[in-house]
Amino acid sequence: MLRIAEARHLKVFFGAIMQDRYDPAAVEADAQRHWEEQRCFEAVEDPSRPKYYCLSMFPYPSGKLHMGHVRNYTIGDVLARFMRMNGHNVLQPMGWDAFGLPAENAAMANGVPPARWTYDNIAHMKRQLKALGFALDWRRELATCQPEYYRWNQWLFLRMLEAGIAYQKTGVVNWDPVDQTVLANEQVIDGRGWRTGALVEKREIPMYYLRITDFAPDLLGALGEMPGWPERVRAMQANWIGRSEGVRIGFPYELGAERGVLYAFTTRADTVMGVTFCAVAPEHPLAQHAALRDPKVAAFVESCKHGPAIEAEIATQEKRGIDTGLSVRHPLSGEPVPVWIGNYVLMTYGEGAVMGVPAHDERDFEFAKKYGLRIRQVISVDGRDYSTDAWQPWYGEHGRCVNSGPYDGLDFERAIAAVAADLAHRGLGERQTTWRLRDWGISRQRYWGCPIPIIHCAACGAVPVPDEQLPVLLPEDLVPDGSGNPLARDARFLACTCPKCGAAARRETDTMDTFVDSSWYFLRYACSDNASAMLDERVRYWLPVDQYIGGIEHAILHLLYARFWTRVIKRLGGVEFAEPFTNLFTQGMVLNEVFFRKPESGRIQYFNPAEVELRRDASGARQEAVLRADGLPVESGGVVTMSKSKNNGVDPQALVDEFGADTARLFTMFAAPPEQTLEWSDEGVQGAFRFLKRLWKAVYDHVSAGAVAQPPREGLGDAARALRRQAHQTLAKVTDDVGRRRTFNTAIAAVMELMNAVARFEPAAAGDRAVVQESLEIAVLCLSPIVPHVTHALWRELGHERALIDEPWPRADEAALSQDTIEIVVQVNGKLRARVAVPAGADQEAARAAALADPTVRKFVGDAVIRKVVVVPGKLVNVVV
RNA sequence: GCCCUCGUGGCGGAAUCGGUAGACGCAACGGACUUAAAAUCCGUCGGCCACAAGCCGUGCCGGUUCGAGUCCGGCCGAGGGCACCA
Repeated sequence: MLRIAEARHLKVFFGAIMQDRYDPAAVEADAQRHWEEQRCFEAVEDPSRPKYYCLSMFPYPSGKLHMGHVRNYTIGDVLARFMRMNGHNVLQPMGWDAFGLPAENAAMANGVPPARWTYDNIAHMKRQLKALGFALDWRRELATCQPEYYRWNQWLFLRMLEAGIAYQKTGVVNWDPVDQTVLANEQVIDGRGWRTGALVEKREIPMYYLRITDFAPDLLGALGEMPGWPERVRAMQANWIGRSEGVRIGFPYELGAERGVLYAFTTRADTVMGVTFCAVAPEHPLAQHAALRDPKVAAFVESCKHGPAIEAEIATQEKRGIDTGLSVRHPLSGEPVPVWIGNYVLMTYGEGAVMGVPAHDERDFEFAKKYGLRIRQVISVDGRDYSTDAWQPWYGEHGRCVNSGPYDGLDFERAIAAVAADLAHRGLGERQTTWRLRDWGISRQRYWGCPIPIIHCAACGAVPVPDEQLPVLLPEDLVPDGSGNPLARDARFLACTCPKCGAAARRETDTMDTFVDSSWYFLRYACSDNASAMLDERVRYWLPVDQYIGGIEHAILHLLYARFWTRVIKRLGGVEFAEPFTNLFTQGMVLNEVFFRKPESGRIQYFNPAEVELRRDASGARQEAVLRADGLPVESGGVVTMSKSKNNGVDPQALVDEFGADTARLFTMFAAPPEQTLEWSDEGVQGAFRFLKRLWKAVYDHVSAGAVAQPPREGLGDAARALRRQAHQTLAKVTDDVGRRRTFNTAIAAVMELMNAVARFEPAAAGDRAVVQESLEIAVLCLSPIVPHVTHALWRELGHERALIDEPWPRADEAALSQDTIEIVVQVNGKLRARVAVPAGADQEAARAAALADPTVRKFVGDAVIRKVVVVPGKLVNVVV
């Protein structure tokens, strides 16, 4: 302990006396320099220590960090630092989801190649991440637009082709006829191209698909064994995969000399005797066949191509149909059944055809009423009366079969079993499980993405690029102009020779969906420096990811694709596990209030909340909001997600510049539990900053009074013992809140309470200052994962030579937690009436006696007979009269 | 339409396994310091009541329990996901 005193003396000697003012800029630069010089966050494989792979979803390099990033990465950083202090070998990497459409849009706007824009953004955002002090291993940084990364997309794609997991078929895209280009769904606005305003067409082109549907049963089944994932996310994925059990039913037909069977999937095979028509999708072969015979049918099929592109609009568009004039035979009754084309029938689900049972399906009912088709009741429920006048909800319920010949009287389950058996006997159907999930089309007619490694040869067709020719390099100097994919006009890129026959050939210009890039990057962090293999043995050490943190908006696509790719790699022998993320944490979004004015004519004008002043009444309630510039009122549009369009964003950089990274980190962790939405509050930021200033001052005041040599000893006074107890209670609570509950807000609140107690405590006796020293050390250690810079500085000031980053997480001292007497509350008939002090070890009888002796309790009990006394040891007594 | 969350002071939120409702912070109000402002410090802060005592109070109605913000049933409201899925 003398060493501490000496060290302090030396510091004084060299003039490095503690600043009385908290200066975040200096403190943060110093701490970051230390971590950098000591290479604190470079993770090295070490089988002797438990590993902890802590991963936050990597950002798209859009230009600068937004508040959502700050929140996401702070949560990850708190966990990484906490686990590190708890003895884990922590890996926390970072990279860039660097391909994608925004780069092409920026390129068009500025005339700069997407590569240049992307790399500039990465450089800027990397500086911002460093300024926030995240404990990242930057040696493992990767960007998905680098050939060193995307070559393995191409390599694995070729393996998938070999394994039959990747395949080619025609797919429907949104086609802009003016720009001669394919549009992403979000580029189609009200059925028109976003740039040209031209009516968008649906066009069929050859595309590559990944057979994710092969993995659907496993992707769904495994959800039941993922306790580390939020229930909500698992429910959303299950919903998306959409398993549906039913029966495939065949309707035989003859078209001239050709005999065929029209198959339809149904979950209501019990209603099969109520079929009065069949409806097929406009793209169905039978519809195509009918269109050749009848120009009116052809016109109808053509009109369906111009339907809306957005799924929500498809769902609400009017049901339309046309009779093909063809008919099929009912597989069980043999009756003829007319075939219609319906714009509500999806080619991509089931068989692209439905059996029409108007009596018991609401859509079929509506369709039949519109086109005058027969409605035949075949299900009865509780003997209720059926009428074809209007649809009633019970028509769709399960019941017993009627008017169904051999099936009459059967309930839902039995009827389906009987129908399936009869169909199987005739070779016209069987039980079938259908999935909502479709195969993943990965072809994008875009420039800024990973080239699909295929060569088109006039003689040999589509030929895979040989492994030794990988990567297929994407030229980085092209500037798209909106009229199609610039790769398709780039002779250097296009020209190649066929690997099979050696003839001149043409390179595939489609690129991969950017979701491919993000489906395996978490594996690559383990070995991002390996130039000769996609993965190596280090993956075995680090993976799977112990904790994944990201936004709920990725609950379905990204997380499902990542689970799928991991399974593919497992099947191909690359990894041994199927689930990439053991624990998933979905953080809430960052919200802010929206302020606007709506002129009588013209567009709504949005004002940033920083330009708006809130006026309050004497009780503190909001009166009105006015614009600072002119003092006139503005309207509030409520509290919503921060966005550019609503002008309600807060720039993290401005926050860091004014208050420092620690204040930004503290506020985002304190304002709300991390899973819930976080409402922005400038006053709240001030409050966080104020707390750090108070923390600094508390340490300053303590240190200025001289060094404390000895640890807290026996013989402390009541007040000192109480403070010491609270310090250790706080430590225990923070350990649980951060380590188990992940409620950083309550952990911070507990430390605030401790600091309030320290401020109230007046050291008097000899050992008192040692208790203050210990309390401050506990506060600093507890806060260090959240505000690592200021605590780094304060730890030094408290006399420690070893840097805070290397300190182990402390354990609460059981002796400090013990107390002689405890307070228990006393209820009479469940209502709080008194508090009494009892010895800590008091038994139930003693607690009961103490409660009944209390004068207030006696007053409330009065002359009544005590019927029962409930005693909760150490907590509460309830007297029931 | 189906599925999933969530409703607690003026505000963000706390109450972890059914046991003290409102921790912590913000705002507001009163005071100290200051020529003044900022910063800082002290105090008040769910409602009724002059105070105390007491009563009421966690969206609404009911239930279970000695005891319900917490569990169960029904309703109302907000948010999110899926959505012509046969």
